[in-house]
Amino acid sequence: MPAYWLMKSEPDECSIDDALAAPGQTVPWTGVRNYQARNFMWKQMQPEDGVLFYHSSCAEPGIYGIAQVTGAPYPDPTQFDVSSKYFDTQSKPDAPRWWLVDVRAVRKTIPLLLSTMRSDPQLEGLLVLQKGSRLSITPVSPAHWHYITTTLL
DNA sequence: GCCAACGTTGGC
DNA sequence: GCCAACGTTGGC
Repeated sequence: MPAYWLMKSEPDECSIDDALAAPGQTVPWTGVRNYQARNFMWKQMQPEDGVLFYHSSCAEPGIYGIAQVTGAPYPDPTQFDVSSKYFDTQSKPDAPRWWLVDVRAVRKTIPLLLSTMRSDPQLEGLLVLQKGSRLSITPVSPAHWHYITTTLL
């Protein structure tokens, strides 16, 4: 049984277009520095899990594409890179603190804006719609996934 | 730029 | 283990 996720990315850093243009249409999901989000990638994600590609911190936040998890989790290389803004002095190579998965962009979709999702009663309970939700990776129920991908996108 | 909500840190 | 202070996220 595949699981489904919503993953936020700042389009200035990596948009759905950037992901589609990457080699293999695949990008490493670097920079997650929240334990809950890390644990989803490290402990729960499986290859071929479905991903709603969400643009955050931009003019029109919302879902802009569909992607999927590829491969097994591995340590985020940016945590050991002193020149990276994600460098973590506390993390040691023999005990990495931050893990990630690779994400392959499948296709760009019509924008499904946050404002649109908020006004759709069928999406009640979607975690990204919760007040004050800041978590950059959230699980999506199969029912919500199917409704979003087959009816809204 | 503002600020509410949340996560983390560290003193006690 | 509590909780105040602080830093960050992210929509608006």
